[in-house]
Amino acid sequence: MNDLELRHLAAMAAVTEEGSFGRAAARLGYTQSTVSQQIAALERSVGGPVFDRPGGPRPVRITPLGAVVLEHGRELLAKAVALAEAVDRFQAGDGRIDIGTLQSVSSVILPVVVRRLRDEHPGCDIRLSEEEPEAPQIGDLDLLFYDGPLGGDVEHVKLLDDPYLLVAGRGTFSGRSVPLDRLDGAPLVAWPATCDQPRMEEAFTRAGVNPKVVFRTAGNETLLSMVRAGMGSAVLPWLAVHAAGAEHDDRLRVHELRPAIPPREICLHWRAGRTHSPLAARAIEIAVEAASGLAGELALEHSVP
Amino acid sequence: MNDLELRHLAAMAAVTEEGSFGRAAARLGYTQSTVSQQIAALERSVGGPVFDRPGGPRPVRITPLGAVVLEHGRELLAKAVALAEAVDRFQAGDGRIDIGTLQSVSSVILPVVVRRLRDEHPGCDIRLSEEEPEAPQIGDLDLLFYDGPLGGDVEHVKLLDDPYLLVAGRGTFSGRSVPLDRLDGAPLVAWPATCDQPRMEEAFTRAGVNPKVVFRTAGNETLLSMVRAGMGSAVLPWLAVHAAGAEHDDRLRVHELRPAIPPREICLHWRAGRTHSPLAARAIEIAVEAASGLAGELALEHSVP
DNA sequence: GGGCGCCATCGTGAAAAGCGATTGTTCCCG
DNA sequence: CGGGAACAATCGCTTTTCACGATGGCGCCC
Repeated sequence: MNDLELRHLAAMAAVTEEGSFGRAAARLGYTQSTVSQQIAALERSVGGPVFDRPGGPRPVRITPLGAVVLEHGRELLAKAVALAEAVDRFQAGDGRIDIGTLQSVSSVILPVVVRRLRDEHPGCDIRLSEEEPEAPQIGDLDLLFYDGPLGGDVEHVKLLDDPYLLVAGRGTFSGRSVPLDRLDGAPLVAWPATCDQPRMEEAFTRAGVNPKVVFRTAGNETLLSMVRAGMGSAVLPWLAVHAAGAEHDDRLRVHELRPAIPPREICLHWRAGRTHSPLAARAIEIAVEAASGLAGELALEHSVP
Repeated sequence: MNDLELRHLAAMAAVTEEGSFGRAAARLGYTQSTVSQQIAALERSVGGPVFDRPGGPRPVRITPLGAVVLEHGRELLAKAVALAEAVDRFQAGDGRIDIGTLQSVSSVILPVVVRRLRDEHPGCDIRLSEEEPEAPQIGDLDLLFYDGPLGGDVEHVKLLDDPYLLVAGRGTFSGRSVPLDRLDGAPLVAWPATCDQPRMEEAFTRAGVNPKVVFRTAGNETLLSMVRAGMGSAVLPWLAVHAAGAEHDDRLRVHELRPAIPPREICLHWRAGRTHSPLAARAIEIAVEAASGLAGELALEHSVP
């Protein structure tokens, strides 16, 4: 009794509307005999006739049983087209995407991704969430921006090598680049020891350089204000420097370090083996594009004397 | 893209719940390979994978596309079982039935039908409507009680021959039966000229008997009150006499007419060639039974001296 | 690394879907 | 009143689909 076929219900609806098996068949692209058999199959599965066939040119009429079937059948068909439409919308890029980020990561890339995603898919539902820096997790996120390796079963693309730069008060250091060991014992303001920060500081240690961290905060503006105030210098990734516009601040000077500290790697992560939604796939493309644009900008900026 | 099959959606739901193609197959009574092909067909029709298959013993997981499909798919499946349940209820006799009647017709039979129908099918929805006596029409009614032939494409069963009796004030006539011609010129109170009434009066005329109709009303109680008040006699069908309990009224006397006037025929009508709902079919059965019981009662009543 | 669990694929037989032709009804018009 | 028109049911027939069992490939875990 549950061998109900949407096709049969569609045929039934067409017959009801056309008043004739033949016209319904024409509308559906079937032959009359096919529709006849479809209705017969439907009648078998509901256990009784759904149409009265008066014979001759008079239109067929629905039976009481048919009315019951049709009433529910129409809803079923409506739900079926709703499903099809939802799938189409999804394939066209609408839908929901959950993106995770961390403070100070991708403050430049993520806005570009969001902007372009919203432009391309006005109906899409973008949710951003900021993860705890101590224990960044993919969880149910579709994508997660992060600047280091991530536990769990995760795949990623590297978006950008984000080199560390020295930001100091004007006049603190001279020259475009500063020898690394000039920072030994020097006062530094820095981020808390999350994300890439511990790895970066280990790089200092490995190089035998031990700066004196006199203040830690996650707030970039606070950090730069402290630098301006002479509290110390800061070693920040280019992305953070760039985002804060520190290069164009008269009271600050941005130096390279020599030798350079291994850059942090901005990566975009997702759970391994998961099929992406079109939206997520596009988001990755955009992020990669945007990052490569930034990489070009970065190269240009630091090759010109 | 619209070659969507409920079976495939059911398979998908089962796979989601079981986390495995094989277990889903076991639950549905299919083999694993069948479920695999069903999911493959579904994926073909929605244009993308609905499950990520991690391989090995890890459970399959739904993709974003799959989530969209499943969300709508579950609704579809729910609607499908709702349809099946509605059909079952209908076949069991629930549902709606529209019965038409006319004042003074079936005041005895119809209550029996309603009572027994409600007893047998507590969930059924019985609608009664009283038609205009001048132009009784089947319209959208399932069944129509009427005491004469009906225009349109209609079938019927005769429920009862309802003989006309003379109801007179006690002492007006003597004897069990009264010769018809005693009514020539006699004062009569009568129903309006609707339903069977014109045919009945023609029977008088054909017999050369011309009573004087001094009052017409459709109200049986009013009619009998007038008889009691001496306004005249009444020629009423047995059913009406019986329903009013006139036989047990001391101030009235019920006579037969000799020769008898052709009885009115109480019929139950329905549109020709229409399949009945189980409820309507049962209603007809009950009406026929009830009428045959009444016919027995009638015969008994009038054979005893 | 071998066994185990899992899904995909292949080949096969059975079921059905769909088609064209034909038959059987009913109505309508001449 | 009889022939034609309109319509649905039915009959073979072909093609597609369905479901199955067997096999193969892949990823875990002992």
